[in-house]
Amino acid sequence: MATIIDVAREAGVSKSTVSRVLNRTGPVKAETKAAIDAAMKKLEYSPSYFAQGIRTGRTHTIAMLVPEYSNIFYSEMFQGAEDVALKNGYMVLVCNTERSSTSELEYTRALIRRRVDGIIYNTYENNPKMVEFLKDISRNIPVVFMNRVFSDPKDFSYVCTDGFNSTRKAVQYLYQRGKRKIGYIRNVKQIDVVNERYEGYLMGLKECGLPYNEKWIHQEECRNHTSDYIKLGCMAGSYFAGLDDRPDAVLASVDLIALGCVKQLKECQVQVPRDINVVGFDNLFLDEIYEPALTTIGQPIRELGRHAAQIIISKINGNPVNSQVLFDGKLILRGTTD
Amino acid sequence: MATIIDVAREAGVSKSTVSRVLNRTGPVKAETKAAIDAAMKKLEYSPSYFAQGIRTGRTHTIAMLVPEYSNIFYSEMFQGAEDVALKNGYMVLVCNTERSSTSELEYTRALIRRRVDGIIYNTYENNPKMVEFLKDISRNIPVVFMNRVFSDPKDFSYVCTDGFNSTRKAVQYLYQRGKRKIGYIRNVKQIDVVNERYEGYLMGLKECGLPYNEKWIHQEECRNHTSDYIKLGCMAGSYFAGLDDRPDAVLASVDLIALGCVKQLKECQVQVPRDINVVGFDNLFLDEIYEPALTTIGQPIRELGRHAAQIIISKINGNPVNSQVLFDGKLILRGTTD
DNA sequence: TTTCATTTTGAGAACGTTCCCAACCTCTGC
DNA sequence: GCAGAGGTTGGGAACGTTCTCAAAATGAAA
Repeated sequence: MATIIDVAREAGVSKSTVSRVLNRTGPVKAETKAAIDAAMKKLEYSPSYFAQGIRTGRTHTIAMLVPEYSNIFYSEMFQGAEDVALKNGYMVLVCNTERSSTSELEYTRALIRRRVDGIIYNTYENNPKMVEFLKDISRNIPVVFMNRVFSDPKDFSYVCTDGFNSTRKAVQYLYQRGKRKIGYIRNVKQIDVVNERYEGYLMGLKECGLPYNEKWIHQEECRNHTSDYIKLGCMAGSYFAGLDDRPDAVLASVDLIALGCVKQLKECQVQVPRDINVVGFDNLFLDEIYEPALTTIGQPIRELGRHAAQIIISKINGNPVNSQVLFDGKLILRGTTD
Repeated sequence: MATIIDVAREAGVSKSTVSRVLNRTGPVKAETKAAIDAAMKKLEYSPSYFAQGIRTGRTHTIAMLVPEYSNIFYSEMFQGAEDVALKNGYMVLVCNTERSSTSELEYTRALIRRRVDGIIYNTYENNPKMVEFLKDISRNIPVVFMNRVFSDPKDFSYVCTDGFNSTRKAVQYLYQRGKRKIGYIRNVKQIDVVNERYEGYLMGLKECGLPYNEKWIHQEECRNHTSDYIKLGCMAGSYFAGLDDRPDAVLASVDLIALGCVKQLKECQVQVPRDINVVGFDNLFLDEIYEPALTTIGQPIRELGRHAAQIIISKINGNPVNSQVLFDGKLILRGTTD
């Protein structure tokens, strides 16, 4: 593999001059530049990533930690981020943190060792120790969080969908459509962003003057995996199907849960939407191909990814302020509501 | 960030000795090692990826080119590859090639510049020029292909599912179950591995003494995207539903097509499996949650990824022989066949 | 022609490692 | 006590860049 010295020799100049045309730093006579360009082409020269990195400290690589690859939610988000990243000359390295409880820390260390330029966290661990650790990290390298809010926003940059208000509004919509027995299904892991949706549900009930009824709420612990979400939805479906006094509408904290629920309700001969309306949250492409297609509160998933990348690139370029972006969720009406 | 020299100073030794304990190369007295370990810990030392790379030429990074992230097929494959890679101290960089027709080449160049240790190609471009390019690449850096076969196998390493024989057998199964009018749906892009499945279908017909009937075959161009596959399936569903003389069973070259087809058949009041049996190919996790669950020819997706990673790591470690691995597809009976 | 400013170029240090080679210790056996 | 062997350590070159600084070339003005 040709080095900058080979190119310099080929063009009959010094490596400094080659470096100058490479980085457009400092003036170079037109004909010299031409000779160097020719030499680079001839030798198929491409500068060593290492050698550049060791000098500049830049890798032009952004890492993105996600809890699960095969969750289409993250792959869509990733695409948004990558789109912006590539346009700015960065590559995105995805890392799956769900392998073990400590993998978030392990990955972070590995990424720092690789000197990535920035890290996008799509993770939910929120015990005080972890938050302290993250705060520490974000003092040293550019960091953006997704789908996560913090009690002290000024310390962090994040990008998120407003789960509270969009769920609140969805409840109001169902109320307007005549539903009076509105239930909820949720995974009760300590994920702030998902809890906020639940809070929005409660607020929605309150605003509509509807009573809180424990029977219509199905909640359970759930790992952050596609199949586990679906299973949780199925269990909720069975549960609701077996009730004497069923809810007439149910919101789920996540689309996959809603899909599992619909599947199970159908299997138990409970008609959707005739007997129960179901509303999800996320707007995965899956929702559309399901039978019936799922009504959901849509997150601008790709946009979330794009924004995260934008923020992190701006941070890499030296912008010191943390920014917090909150997107509106949009109710998308499909076949599971009437 | 602490360097090896800081550690050496802290421990009162030379950088050579630190390097020795770092890489377990050469003997070091136990107490010296202890002092160095302590110093490394104290200074939170982590060796610079660049500096190591510039000396050793190794990045401990494997790249994987996929045509589409959000296709769960690839994310599952990726997980298999990453699993093996991580265990061997490698990270996997995914790259989406579907952005433009030339992105495969562009990415390859970018990856070479990054000095990745190896590339896993999940791509289908098979014009002679591209094949020549790939052959050239694979002479210079370790390369493995997935879901792709070559006419001259000795030049390449690849990992693939045997689409020909598994489809053949699926046809035989349908025949045994009494089906006599077996159709096929396919995307007709020049993808060898998908064409092989079709060839297997034809061979299956022949072996069962069934006639080839053009009417029962729906084929169309299709981009390599989840939603396009589904759309193609839907169109096929409409087509078959509208036929006077319908097939009694249909195989699809890809699960997503099969799913779209089932969806559309149901919408046209054609019952699955009562009126038409449907068989897919891949075994995505989606198949199971669909209503009815999809019968399919299962690829060992994760295993494919694992094997690809294994092969490439062995190549990185100096193994010069190309290996070709062909997995059997397994017919998985679910709700769309009776 | 000389002087001075400006443009263009090159020499060489630095980045943080690895690795070769030589030097230094510490034994053992005589 | 000494030679020699073997274990242990350090010095310094090398990897391929970037970047500072100074030198050389050019050109304009006096």
